[in-house]
Amino acid sequence: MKGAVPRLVAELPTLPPEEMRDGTAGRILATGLLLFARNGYHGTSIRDIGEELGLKPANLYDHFRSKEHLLAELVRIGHAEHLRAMQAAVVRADGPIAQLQALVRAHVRIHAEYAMLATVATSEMHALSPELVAPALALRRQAEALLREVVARGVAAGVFDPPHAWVATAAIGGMGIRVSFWFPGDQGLTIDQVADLHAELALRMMTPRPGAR
Amino acid sequence: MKGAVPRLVAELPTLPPEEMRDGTAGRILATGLLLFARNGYHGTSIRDIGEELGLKPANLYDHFRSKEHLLAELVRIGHAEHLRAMQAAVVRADGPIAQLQALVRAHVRIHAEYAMLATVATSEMHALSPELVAPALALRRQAEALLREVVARGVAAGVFDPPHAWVATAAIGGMGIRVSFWFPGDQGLTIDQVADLHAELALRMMTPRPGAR
DNA sequence: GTCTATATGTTGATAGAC
DNA sequence: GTCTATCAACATATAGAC
Repeated sequence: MKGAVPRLVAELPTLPPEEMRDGTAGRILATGLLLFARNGYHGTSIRDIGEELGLKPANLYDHFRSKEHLLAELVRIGHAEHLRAMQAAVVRADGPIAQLQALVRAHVRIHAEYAMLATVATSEMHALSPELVAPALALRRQAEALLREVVARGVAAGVFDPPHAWVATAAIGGMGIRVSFWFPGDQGLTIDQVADLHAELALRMMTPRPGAR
Repeated sequence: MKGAVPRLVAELPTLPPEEMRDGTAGRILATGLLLFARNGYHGTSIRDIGEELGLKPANLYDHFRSKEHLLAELVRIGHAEHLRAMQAAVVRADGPIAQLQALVRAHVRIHAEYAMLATVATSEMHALSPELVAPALALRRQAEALLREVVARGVAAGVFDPPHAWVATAAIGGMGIRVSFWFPGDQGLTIDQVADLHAELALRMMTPRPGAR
């Protein structure tokens, strides 16, 4: 038996419109996302995916070269969408404070709006072989660099004063990643509210407490 | 192929001394931990575990009732050790500030020192059936309650002013959970340093920025 | 405690008809 | 595009000898 405690709260396999495909390929993509998010890559068989769609296992191979290629495509889409949102965020903002706010909002928004995609992209990428994971990995490094650079600029400008820039950046990334598991939760929070709250928390991390040694 | 990008940086399947077992059972426990942490529960076969130990698959069933029971034991141990550390932390500290510091330190310490155990406990618990996950789930709820109560007490006392108590608590939990994936990292940080840094970040989350609306 | 041997089901993937 | 049929490998688990 599997799935006693759900891995994530989200129930819909939302995909970015610009990455969605027509017809059966698109339905396989969405169903693979749903099942990989719930049960993991190794916990999902191509038969599971087929049954969910009323298809036979063999049909999958008319649209994707292998089960691993299906996962690779989802992982790539997730990282591409994440980087796209992060890049758009920095461009639109001026100065370290506004840029950090924008980056954290974008980071959290992606993890809330595309909770399943984000879960699969980060939690299942380790199931991929070196060749198939490479594109996503390159995108991931760029997104991380974006966040590190904004923090570094803020520190250099004397606007940010984190106790440790690298750890603070990891913490900001980590709390955002976690959102994809609990959102929407039972607090009645919208995506924008969660994004704004995390942006505020991130800014506080950059600001010394009065009276702290 | 699997494991192109490692799921976590830690390489040793450390178990709490008081939960360790003698002889073959203990070696199976440690090896199960190692492989479940690296490749996931569904990505690991009992043959993989046997081969790593120079044993035949059948031997596992002399020590554990099933593969799932082996995972359940690891998940239970992880959550038990986590709660134990959290409880010891609150007891030793006085007042919301010291208690939050102590809790976050304990939370992060567990995720750094027992990185594989923490990874398996949180990332693989969803593979367990309702009966087998129940004990760990109960422990998890207690640990979460501990953190929420300390934050609530700090807010009630006027010492903490988070933008949103529930989200801030989730964020503190999330950044700690992430530590088990990247620690020890390449920054040359000790467990104590990472723990202290996260405690400081958590306290900052509770403290309004000067001039913020 | 560990072994051999095996039962029984499921896996990812392919070939070829319609 | 979808189907049936099938393969070879692998899965978890058990029985019983040493």
